[in-house]
Amino acid sequence: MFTFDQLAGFIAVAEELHFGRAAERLNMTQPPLSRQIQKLEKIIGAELLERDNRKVQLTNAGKTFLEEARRLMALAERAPVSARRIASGRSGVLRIGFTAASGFSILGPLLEEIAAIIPDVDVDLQELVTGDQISRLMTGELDLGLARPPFDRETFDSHLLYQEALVLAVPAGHPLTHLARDIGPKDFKDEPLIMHSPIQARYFYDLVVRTLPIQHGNVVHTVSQVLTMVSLVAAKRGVAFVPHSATLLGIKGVEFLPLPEGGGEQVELHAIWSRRITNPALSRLLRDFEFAME
Amino acid sequence: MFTFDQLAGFIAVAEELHFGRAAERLNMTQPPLSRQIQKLEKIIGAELLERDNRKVQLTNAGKTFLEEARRLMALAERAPVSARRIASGRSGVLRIGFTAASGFSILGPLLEEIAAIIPDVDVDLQELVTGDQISRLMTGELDLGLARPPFDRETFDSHLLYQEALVLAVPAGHPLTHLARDIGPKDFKDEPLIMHSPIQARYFYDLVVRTLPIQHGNVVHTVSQVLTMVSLVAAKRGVAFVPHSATLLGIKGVEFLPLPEGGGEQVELHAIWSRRITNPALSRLLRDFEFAME
DNA sequence: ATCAAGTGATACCAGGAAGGCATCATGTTT
DNA sequence: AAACATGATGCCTTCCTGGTATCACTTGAT
Repeated sequence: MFTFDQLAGFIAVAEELHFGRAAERLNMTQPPLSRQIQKLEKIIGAELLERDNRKVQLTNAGKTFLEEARRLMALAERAPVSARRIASGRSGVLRIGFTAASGFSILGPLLEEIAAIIPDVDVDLQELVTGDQISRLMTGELDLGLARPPFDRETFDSHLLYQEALVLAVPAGHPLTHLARDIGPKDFKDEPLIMHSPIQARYFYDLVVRTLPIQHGNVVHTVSQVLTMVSLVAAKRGVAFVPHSATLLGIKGVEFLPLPEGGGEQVELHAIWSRRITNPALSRLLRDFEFAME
Repeated sequence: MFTFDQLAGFIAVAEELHFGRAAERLNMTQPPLSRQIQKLEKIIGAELLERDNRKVQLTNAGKTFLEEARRLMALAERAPVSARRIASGRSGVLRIGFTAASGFSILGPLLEEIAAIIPDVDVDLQELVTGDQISRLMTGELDLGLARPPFDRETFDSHLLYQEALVLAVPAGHPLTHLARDIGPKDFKDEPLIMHSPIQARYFYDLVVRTLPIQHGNVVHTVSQVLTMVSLVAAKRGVAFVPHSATLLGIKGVEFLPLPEGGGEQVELHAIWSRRITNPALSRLLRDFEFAME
């Protein structure tokens, strides 16, 4: 196999059509350059240059090999820089998981901010429930998750992104919408309830159960997606507790009622990541992100 | 600048993930290989491999550099042959990229036709996905691609070679094969589905999603090669939408069912080439080929 | 807990390749 | 014919690369 030096030598001679000047350009003397080219020609198995003791010319084979040689040199020069960029986190791929509910409010601004910090990094988005995010963060399939508690603080570092109150989603025109005062637990104790799945949406389920007296007999549907819940409310299947950002969904036929202050434990959304970071893009993001958060 | 030996060393280690075995493969001993890689990393300016005294792993930078290294080696191996061929009196080389799926049907006849038009030109074939073909067409590493939309019509001229319908591949003896009538969307709405990768096989993915109502929950595998899909179907992992030419593969244990006419948007295969042509063999081919196509 | 095995890194040495200098061979110019 | 220009060749020195032996560290078994 030939060497990059031989290629560079050949390119220089092919461009100068003069061994002496080419050697000068390469910061070497003419004799070794001559031998370099001879060796290259022997390796290729074809005459690349026609020397005439007076002038140097490219053969046809030399012309096509010159293109290949230039291409090789260009590729060889580019190859390390992309590797360097990735190693330093300025480029690469960042895989982010997010829950459906986080998409409405925080995801857009967050992505903008990420793009500002690491513009050359491709962001790969996957919608996943918290549990799936956690398992994928552990296997390294995901770099960053936008998820809800609980998660293991030993394994994961985190940053609270957002907290919001729960509101009650009711079908438009529902009697409760005409109430002059704030609604209280008694007001919906007989309402059919669309509830979070205790398995898929454990966090919401626990939060709601902890906060409010739920009559389990009232539960008419158990779902895991906020969007599904709101759609079911719009279809007058019942009422549902959803995070405040669900009001941004713009689903027709639904109204949102604030809950009494006491019943308002906040829904939290955290950015979480494994403490043993391997993706340099994430390291870089975190380093610069902490400031932006203040 | 690094050397080709270093690249070959790195590729071997990256593939074996073991210095000893890699050294054996390269017909050398392990110590110089270690130093070779160290030196390469120093030149690149980034850690490519993570050594753990027990196992070797690629870093992210290493993964991308591996691709570049393979590309460089492939280019370096091909470069001399075209020069040799020209020196030995042939008039040139035409480099054609093709997707795996296009190989079954169109490639053979096309090559015959090319041989008839430019018999003194050697054809160099490479199997590449559409995206890689496009980037190589732009760098000049490829002269002609057999690829699928989308591609930039400004940069590339093209000619529609072939279009074919999608069919549904199912395991032999599958209940759907006993259906008397044509199958419809409802028939496979509960079937586990082997889907195209939205990244690697974007064209197929978009086409299928656009054409048929896909239940994303049914997707059990995401792959990029038609052959892989058919193999998975044969292994009874699910059903898959594949182009009609896949029936020519001859994989046992798979049957192909036609889809209803309405659901049959056609899969297209184009010959594409850069508008700024430098290869004279390609110019000659295109000039005479247009007539042959009528 | 200790010992053997496996794996990558390091030390040191020998052979060879590459570059520099001097010179040659050959064709051109004056 | 003599001086010049230019690529090739001979010879020497240096540096690089690969080989052998060995180390350092981890893991798994007794």
